[in-house]
Amino acid sequence: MNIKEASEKTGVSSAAIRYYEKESLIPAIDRTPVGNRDIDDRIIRRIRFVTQMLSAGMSVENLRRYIELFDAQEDNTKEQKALLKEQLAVMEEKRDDLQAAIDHLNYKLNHFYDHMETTEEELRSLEREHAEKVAKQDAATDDEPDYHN
Amino acid sequence: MNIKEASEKTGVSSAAIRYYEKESLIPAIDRTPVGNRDIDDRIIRRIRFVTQMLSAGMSVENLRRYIELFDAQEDNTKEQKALLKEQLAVMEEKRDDLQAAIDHLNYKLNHFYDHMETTEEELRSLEREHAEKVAKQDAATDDEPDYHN
DNA sequence: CCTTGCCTTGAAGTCCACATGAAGGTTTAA
DNA sequence: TTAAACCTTCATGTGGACTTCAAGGCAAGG
Repeated sequence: MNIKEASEKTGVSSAAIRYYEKESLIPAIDRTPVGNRDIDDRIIRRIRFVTQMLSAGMSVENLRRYIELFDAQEDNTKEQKALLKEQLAVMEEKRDDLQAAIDHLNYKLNHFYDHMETTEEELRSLEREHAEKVAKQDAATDDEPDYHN
Repeated sequence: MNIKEASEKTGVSSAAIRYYEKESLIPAIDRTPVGNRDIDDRIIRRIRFVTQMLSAGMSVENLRRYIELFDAQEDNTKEQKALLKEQLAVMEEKRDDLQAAIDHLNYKLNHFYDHMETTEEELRSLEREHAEKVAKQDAATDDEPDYHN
């Protein structure tokens, strides 16, 4: 498939795909005899993975470091795991911040004060609702003991 | 409190606080007789709200639109709710993308393949794990019937 | 043969959320 | 009184993730 079809399939612009290849976020793409990119499903999956990570807040530089480790021949298992765990922590924090903002907006939507300022009462209420949610989630994940190793 | 103290309290740089005021993301700040900003807790809360929304992926422009509506005297309740819901949808999608990426990384960490490509088996496994999680979450939130109105 | 429509590379431009620098004012402390 | 350590405004610079531009190649249709 040519780059335009790949672009349509992934929702990523042709220029962005070339940029990802240049930045080594995806592997070097095979070429047709005249030099055009010939993109297969393996590349499509990598493009999707890249957009997922980028939209999740990972920088191009960090994503490249991460990918380099995985593509390396040497057995970097320890380093890889460390990097993975580091990135995981960053992303989980980001997700939690996001969830807090979502809770905040949901609170606004449900209680709907006259103006948007966060009052002390509101903060306390948010904390209570958050604590309840966390308690529930913890209970729900207690039977997945080694998921976060 | 002066801008440096406010900066230390919020973790937001002085330059960024001035930028937020200029962009009307926070209200006009009171000045001391010599013209220095005198920041109170109401401003601190607004700064925290702004950083939360920005880090959640809302643009300065959208955040300003949102805040303008809330600061307006007129009763914009409908528009406000619509805007809130719109933003909420964006953030929830972002959170879900983030969660998918986290699941992906957790999978790597637990099963640890030689390289990072997502194979068909891996995708199926991820989907199974995700389906289980969703089922659990749904069960856990079923007793909060009107939270998402 | 020439237009249409795809592609290539490399360089330069854009947008956003600030960061940094210049030039100056005020207060405290030696 | 002069230096340090804050502050102000206004203007310009920066980094990241692309986008757009310029200049050209290849293949098919009329």
